[in-house]
Amino acid sequence: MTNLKFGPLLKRGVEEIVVEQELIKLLESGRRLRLKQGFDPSSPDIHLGHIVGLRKLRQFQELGHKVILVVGDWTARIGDPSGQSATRPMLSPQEVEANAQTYMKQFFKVVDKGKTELRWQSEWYGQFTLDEVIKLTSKFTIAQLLAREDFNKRYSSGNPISLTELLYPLLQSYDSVVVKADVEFGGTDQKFNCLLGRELQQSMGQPSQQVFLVPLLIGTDGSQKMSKSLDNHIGIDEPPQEMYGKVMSIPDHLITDYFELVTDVSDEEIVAFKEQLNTRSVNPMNLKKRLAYEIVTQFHGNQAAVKAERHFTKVFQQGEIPEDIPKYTFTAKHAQDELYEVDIAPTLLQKGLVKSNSELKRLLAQGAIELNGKKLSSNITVAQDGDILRIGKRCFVRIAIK
RNA sequence: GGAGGGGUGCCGGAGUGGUUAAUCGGAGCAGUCUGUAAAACUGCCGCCCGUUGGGCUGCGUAGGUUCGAAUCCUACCCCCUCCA
Repeated sequence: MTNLKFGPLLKRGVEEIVVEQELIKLLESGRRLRLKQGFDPSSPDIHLGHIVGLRKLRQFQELGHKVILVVGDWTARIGDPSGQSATRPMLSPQEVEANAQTYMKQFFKVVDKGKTELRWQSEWYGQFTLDEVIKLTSKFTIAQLLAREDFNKRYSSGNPISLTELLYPLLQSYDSVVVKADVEFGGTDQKFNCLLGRELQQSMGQPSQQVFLVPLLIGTDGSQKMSKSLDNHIGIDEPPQEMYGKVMSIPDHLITDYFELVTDVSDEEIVAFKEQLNTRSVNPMNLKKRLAYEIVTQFHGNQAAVKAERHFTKVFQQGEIPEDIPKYTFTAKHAQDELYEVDIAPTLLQKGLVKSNSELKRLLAQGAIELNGKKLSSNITVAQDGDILRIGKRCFVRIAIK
């Protein structure tokens, strides 16, 4: 039974709360809660998938609670073992520092910096002695760790698990002890680690933290969780047009999830959207345009969103030429009046618009290259200053003859 | 210390002497279509050139056998599992 007062806070965009009643008690106590959120500065970019949790943090902050951001400069070295077992290269302290800065810049686009306490793991792990490592490891058993699904899978299917990976959940748990977390936030894939934190806190004489798990956002491919390594992500630092376009490319069935998890659009409206989609009384594209607009506005402001929308309509719906086109210089071979014979290959290669000569040939063969709207069949062509070259569906170049 | 398994293109994963630039799936790209950069369908997907063709590089590394090797041999490097 959810307390009415905290209904939306504890319901929308929430997968699971352990233990919900305990959390409600904490909220009702009027105490300023310490909300722990950890991140590994191994890959610094925040995408929409992360936003789900960050928005929750923000909501808690608005009720006066405090976020403790734990920079996992030590766990980053191990790499979160969830998912693949690829061993990551060790990061240098400089890289970690740079990544952390990039991350935080993005983090504070959503979370209120003034109500956040920043902690680095190195504050405590920097001085950690073997003695303490032994004490920490003695609190856990192998069986306990093998209870974690991905460890279990890997173990029983004969795949390797390194000792350091096993250590990962322990470090994360101990963070909770150090920062005296009341609540730990994470995606559902963090459940095990967070629960372990509860046990460690208890065995070290602290009240157990509550665990607040948000759903994993499905990526633009429509099937797997959003993640940078799967390349199905929408980064919050991406330029407005890119962001808008990527949102438009999500499969239709994700539309309402996205509204629910990463926008402020009201529940009532979302219910209406669902109804409209079910009865096919709305073109999904229009809902997606609204979604894209909401999302771009959140990170780039209203103006940029309007502009991105216009760009989309113009270029992709009406097949017109966009407003801002980069100008590149092409070298002419022969000139006759205002017409020049030009080989477009060198410039395109040099600017990286085309990966290789072979690729250019392929694109030409596939009719993917247009000059002023006319398909080209050869990289040698006749052009004029100011002509527009289109490569594929997204890339436009204005020609400057030299 | 012992026994065994394995390293293939962006990823996964076939292939155990020639017809293999390497089956297949995913990702990516392009085209068609469309109400969208959705879906669907088709094609492309190492590099280079004189492109219905030709050349080069390529299956952990280095050699070797052979007319011919990802496939066989030798050495080396790396990874994993099991027993102790």
